[in-house]
Amino acid sequence: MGATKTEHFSPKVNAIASLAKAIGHPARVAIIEYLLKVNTCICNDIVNELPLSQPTVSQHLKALKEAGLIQGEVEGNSICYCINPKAIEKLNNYFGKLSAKISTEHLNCCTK
Amino acid sequence: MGATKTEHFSPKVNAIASLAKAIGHPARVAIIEYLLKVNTCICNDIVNELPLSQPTVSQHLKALKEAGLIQGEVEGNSICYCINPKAIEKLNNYFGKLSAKISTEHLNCCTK
DNA sequence: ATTCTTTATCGTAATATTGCAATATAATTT
DNA sequence: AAATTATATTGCAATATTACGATAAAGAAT
Repeated sequence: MGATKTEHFSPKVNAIASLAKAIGHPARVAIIEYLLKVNTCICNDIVNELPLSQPTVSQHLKALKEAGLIQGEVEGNSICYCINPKAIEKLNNYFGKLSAKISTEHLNCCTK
Repeated sequence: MGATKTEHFSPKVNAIASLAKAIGHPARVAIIEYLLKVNTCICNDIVNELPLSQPTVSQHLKALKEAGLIQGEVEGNSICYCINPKAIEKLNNYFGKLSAKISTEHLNCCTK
């Protein structure tokens, strides 16, 4: 026991969970915010920006990359990381749909 | 070491991370989808719907509740759980803003 | 009152995540 | 080629999460 039973859930559900999980850490939210703010991206900037060691930041960047939320490109001796718009769009789409569903079909219980 | 350094990040960043983290598990995505689908909510339905034991489902429900994503109300001898529209709205808002920012200021690197 | 139903909690094992120091790698500069 | 710079990987300790059997709690039905 202990391991998530991903295989029992649909690919769609797993896809959303995996994106959300990647964002589910403040350091990784901060990284995304920073990439968006500077609108250009070299990892060392991020290390300086975060209250975490270089290896830890590298690890978080890896997690974001594996989830498809950011992309990295070798650029000289540093690496250019930036947001993958498609991943954010997927999340935006998903929560947009949830929101729409909720506001149209107002729930028939828990009426508080 | 091992514990997330939440205290080093802004409340806003922590709030998003905590919501995303709660959704970051397929069982919890499935729970939300189910609550939305049936548009009414008794936990036992959810247990039957998921490939997980009752205690595990209960644990996931607790996680969702603590994150503010669902609400529960005692209803006879069962509990009526349902989505908290405000939490979904927060996420929708956040990713909407990210998406908008990305599409307007197109990134000046990683141009692939 | 006893039994049934529904949900929560406890205890515990398996696994995953977080964080960092040390080290490795690889391009850049000197 | 040595030193520097930027990033990744390894190894490991601390902590958190996931899952479930057993059990508890609490209202409902008999």
